[in-house]
Amino acid sequence: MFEPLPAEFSFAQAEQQMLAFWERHRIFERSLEQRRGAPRFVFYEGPPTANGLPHPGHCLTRAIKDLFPRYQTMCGRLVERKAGWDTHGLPVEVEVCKELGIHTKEEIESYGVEKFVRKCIESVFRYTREWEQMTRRLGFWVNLEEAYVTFHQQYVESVWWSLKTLFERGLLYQGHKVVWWWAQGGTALSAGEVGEGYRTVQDPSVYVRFVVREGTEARRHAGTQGASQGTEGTEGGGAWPAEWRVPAGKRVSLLVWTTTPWTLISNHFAAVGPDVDYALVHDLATDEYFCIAAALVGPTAEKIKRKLETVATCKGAELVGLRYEPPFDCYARSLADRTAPLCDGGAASLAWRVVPADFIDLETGTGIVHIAPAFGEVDFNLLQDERRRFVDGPHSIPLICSVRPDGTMNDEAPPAYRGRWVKDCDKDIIRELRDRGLLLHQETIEHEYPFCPRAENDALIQYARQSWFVRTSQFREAFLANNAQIRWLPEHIRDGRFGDFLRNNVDWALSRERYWGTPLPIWVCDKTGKMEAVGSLAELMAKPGATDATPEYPDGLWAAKKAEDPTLPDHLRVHKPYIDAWVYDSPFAPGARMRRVPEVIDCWWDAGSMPFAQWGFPHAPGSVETFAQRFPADFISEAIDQTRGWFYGLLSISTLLFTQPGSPGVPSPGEERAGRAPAPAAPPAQETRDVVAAARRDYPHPYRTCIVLGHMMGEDGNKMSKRLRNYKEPNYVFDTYGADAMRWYFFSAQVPWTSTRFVEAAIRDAQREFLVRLYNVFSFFNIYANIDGFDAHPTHGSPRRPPAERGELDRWILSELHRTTRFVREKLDAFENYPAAGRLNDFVDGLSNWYVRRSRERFWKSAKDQDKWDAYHTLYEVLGTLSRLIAPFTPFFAEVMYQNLKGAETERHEGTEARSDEGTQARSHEGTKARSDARARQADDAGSSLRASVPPCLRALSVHLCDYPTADPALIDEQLAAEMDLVRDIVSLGRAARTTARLKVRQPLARAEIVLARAEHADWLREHAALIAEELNIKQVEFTAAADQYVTYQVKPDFKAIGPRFGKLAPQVAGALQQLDPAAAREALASRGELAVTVAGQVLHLTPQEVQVRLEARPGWSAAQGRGGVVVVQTELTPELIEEGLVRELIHHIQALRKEQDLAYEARITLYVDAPDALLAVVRRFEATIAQECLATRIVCGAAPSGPMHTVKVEQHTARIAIAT
RNA sequence: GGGCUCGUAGCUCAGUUGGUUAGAGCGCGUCCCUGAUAAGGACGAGGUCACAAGUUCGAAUCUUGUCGGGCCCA
Repeated sequence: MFEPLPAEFSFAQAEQQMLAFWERHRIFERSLEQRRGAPRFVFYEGPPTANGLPHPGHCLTRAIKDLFPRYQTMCGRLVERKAGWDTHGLPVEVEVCKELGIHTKEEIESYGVEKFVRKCIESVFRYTREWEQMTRRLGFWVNLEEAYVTFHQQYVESVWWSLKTLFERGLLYQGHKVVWWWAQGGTALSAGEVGEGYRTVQDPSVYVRFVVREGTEARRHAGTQGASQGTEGTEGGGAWPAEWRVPAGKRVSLLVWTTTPWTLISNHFAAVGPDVDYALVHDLATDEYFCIAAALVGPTAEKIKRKLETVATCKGAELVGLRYEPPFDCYARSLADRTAPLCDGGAASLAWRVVPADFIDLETGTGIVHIAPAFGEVDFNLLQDERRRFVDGPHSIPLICSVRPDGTMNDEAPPAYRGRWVKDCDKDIIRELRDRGLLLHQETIEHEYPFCPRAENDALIQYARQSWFVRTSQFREAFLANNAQIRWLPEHIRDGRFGDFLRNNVDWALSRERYWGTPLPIWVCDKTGKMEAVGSLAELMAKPGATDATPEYPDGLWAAKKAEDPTLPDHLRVHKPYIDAWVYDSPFAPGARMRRVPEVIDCWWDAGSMPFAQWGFPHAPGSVETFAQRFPADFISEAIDQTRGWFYGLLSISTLLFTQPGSPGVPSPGEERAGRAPAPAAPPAQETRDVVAAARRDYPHPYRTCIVLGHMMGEDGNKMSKRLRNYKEPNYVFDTYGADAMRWYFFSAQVPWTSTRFVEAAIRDAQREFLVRLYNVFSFFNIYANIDGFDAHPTHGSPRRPPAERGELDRWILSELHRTTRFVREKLDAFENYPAAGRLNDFVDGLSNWYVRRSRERFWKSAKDQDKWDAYHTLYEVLGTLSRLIAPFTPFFAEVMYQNLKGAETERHEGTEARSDEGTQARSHEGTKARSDARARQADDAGSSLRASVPPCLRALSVHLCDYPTADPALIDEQLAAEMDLVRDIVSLGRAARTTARLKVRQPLARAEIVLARAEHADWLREHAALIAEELNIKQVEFTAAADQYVTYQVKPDFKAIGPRFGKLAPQVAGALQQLDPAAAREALASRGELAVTVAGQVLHLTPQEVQVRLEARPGWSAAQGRGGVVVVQTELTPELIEEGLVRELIHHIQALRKEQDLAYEARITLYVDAPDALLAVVRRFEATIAQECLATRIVCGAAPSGPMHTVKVEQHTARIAIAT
């Protein structure tokens, strides 16, 4: 007995019951325990930040993250799933600031960093409950109890270990980074914030002369003598192009354009495009000479309203090295004429010369770009490029910067500007330039410029800040080598977006001048400035003279604070401001103390450290082994925006830390240090070296497969936005359709990497198409199996035959089941959920619309014969296997089916469970399994092939403790599959033909002719004429060879076969084929197995595979054509056929009435029919048929004694009918 | 502004190494079925595969450019 399904089944409600069931029986935990000792499938959870409500996009990520671990678990692997939370970072601080109504760092400091970081902790866990609830409700099985948290002490110390390791290898260094800087607030702004603050403003637009140095004068003539050997190979001596001749004594200027005159004080270089054409022009009005891009001569002349005559041109490359006078001389004393040795020999001056650049814009300006590295990212990068050319590398050229962090000019600037806000200096600078004859032209332009989104009048400036970097660029090749081994889905990520990012890798700017983050564990000697890294709190506290005592708290800051407020989370010990109090004796200078640098680190470093930090590696006991067993991950998945976030973080950090030295692309220790890093106090401790050595491996990329998800858009195609209310909340979907519906929609509706709209209707459709249809089949089985007392147990009165002995339809659906299983396994092994889901959907369609429909009579008939039991066993086996097949996709409904199909078995098992304690569960479980097996063996005396097809294991407590089904090749019959497809095709064509003739299926027809395109399956089809006849309600089905009266033929080449064979001749072959008599050609192919055509005087023989014969119905016949052939129906109706039609019509009305009156399926009725004599005569003639079809015990012609009569139309007749029980 | 990516039916999306009738579901229309019923089914209409050029015997598919959307970066 199977538990009857409720009259009104609710997926959402059933899911709640399954959730409770899983939790009561700890199914997730058991699914892990059961695989203890099995090979691992490693999954890494990318930590979400829980400071916002989860939306459908998060559901998609979590659904995908659930699917494959569930599948792999069922395939016998141990898939631990540790949850995690990302808790640090600027977004959290911004949230808190919003809440507190503050913005600047000063405001945070005056609010109190202690209070602030506690607010951050609260904020970051504000929506944890909602996230956990969503996670649970969606059926994402993940270990939330033991989630890693990035701000926890253990995690932070792991991250510290990584940084210490890199610091000691010289891979962590200080440098500059140009940021969008809010000077008044003293902070950098994130890209997102900057994007918010763009406004249209008026700015000065000035054309300025950079006068080419007099020293180059000599060159003008030297050039003609060939060679620019000049100053002994010193670049910047002024290599004037040979062809450029300027009269002696005439000044030549590089013409530059800028909208930020205040940056001219800090000018360092002038940049040209090496491949760009430049012109030497003569200003006839003033008799001056300028150099500008050739393409901009015209526009510039127009702009400055002068006549410019081109004297000569050259490529920008020829200008490189040319020196000019700085527009302001405040740095001239320190830099003028200073040169330094280059890596490839020779020397070059440190400033004010022409350098090559690849970003020259020929739309605006002059094609020569003023470079001020402190105030522009591209400018700064260019400085970096220049620095690299020198022997001294990063330290070869100083950064020119005349601006203080507060946005005012510093004391290096000319006195007139000192202490003034930079933008306020523009006017005076322009005036000075004009006075000095350096200004060629001035105007104002309107353009977009960013302002601080929270202080509207504060313009942002680009500003170079001191920052800590990780030397990732040295590992570029190793990154690429590792990347090449990752299976990316979609594939193009590898060489596209991600590979591209790696190829252009720049050093990771690690530090943040903020409060809520992992503190950078670097301590600096207050005398010598020497530094060292610290790997854990214990290590710090063990340092000589270590203390966190402050003047205010002489006994230690932390202890005092903790005493003041015992609820202070202990994890905060390793955070600001508490960690900042720690000082210790400097190993570098007697009497000196070590103090921590103020920065925290980029929170992406936290997230990217999770492979080891989630285990507290290497400090936590056992963490070294734990980590080693769980690295790399077999599978991760996040959305596309994580390419440069988490995906990169994982890859780069583990490559830096764990790549074997000597692997491709990995710098040797010597090379690592070559970049001149701050010297560590001592070589790395032995312990640290051992740990790294233990963790190092050949396979340091941290994930083998990565599914990159597309973004989920709102219903209107825009980004999902709470404000726009353009999407449905996850909880609404869960309550209305259920989690399975949402999951199935994600898995089946599109490949996961397309960005797609989240439309409610699409979820409803996905549910209808798959879950509801499957439910109907399941319900059908449930109802009739109970009516017939079907017992799946082979010895309990429903005799079971091995599949091979069952009927064709049973063998067909079992074959489909196993073909589907094979396909789904293949696809899931390759992480391709979309085709797998599509195939399952097709299978359920075939099950419902062919197997069950074609089998209904077998379930309904009263005789309990073997045929009936075959049908039950088949459907039972199919549903049981299906419940396991769909378990990773729709875990809830899979469990509903599984538990129901288990029937009484469930209760027995649960009874055992309830009595046994935890320790004995596994054994009792085994015991049950053994008993089942024994019973199965006993019953299946037919042998092993039969045993293999014993219905899905019903021995497990939950479907999620089962093994994933395996395909049994013995049950797969490819030919039968092809033939059944053909039959379904032909039936479909027959229906089309009927529709054309406007003959509904209820009306029986005398005859149909079927003309097949190919003879292959003809014999088999003939045997199934009865089936086709029944489906089409046609008395007789004939297969016709001589079908010329119905069809015409067409022979066409199969280009896929013919193209490669004939190449350019292919069209001619096609033409020749068209010339042939189609009927004769078809005949030739059929009888001789080949067809000769003459092309270009050559006789070619085509095989049947190279020729397609198409059939086309002749006009005038009610026929339909398809790939398989043509179906022609005879439209003529005889009186007998019409009568039969009437009967079926009448039966249809009676059945509708039964349903309307809610009669039980098996209720017998008395039928009253009041109708015209003609119709009554028919009723009498077919009384037996009607009685049988409608379960009528009596048919009375006339009105019912009581109750209303229902008027119905039966073709042209009007009848009144009533039924009574 | 740069890189990557997408643009296929009214809508949401597939489209396997280029192969000549471009598919599915929904929606729409016509109809069927009703002893699976928050149903189900059949058939049909609907597409210059964003646009343009090129490569090829052959292009939704490859190349280039243009336009539009998205993401990341600037």
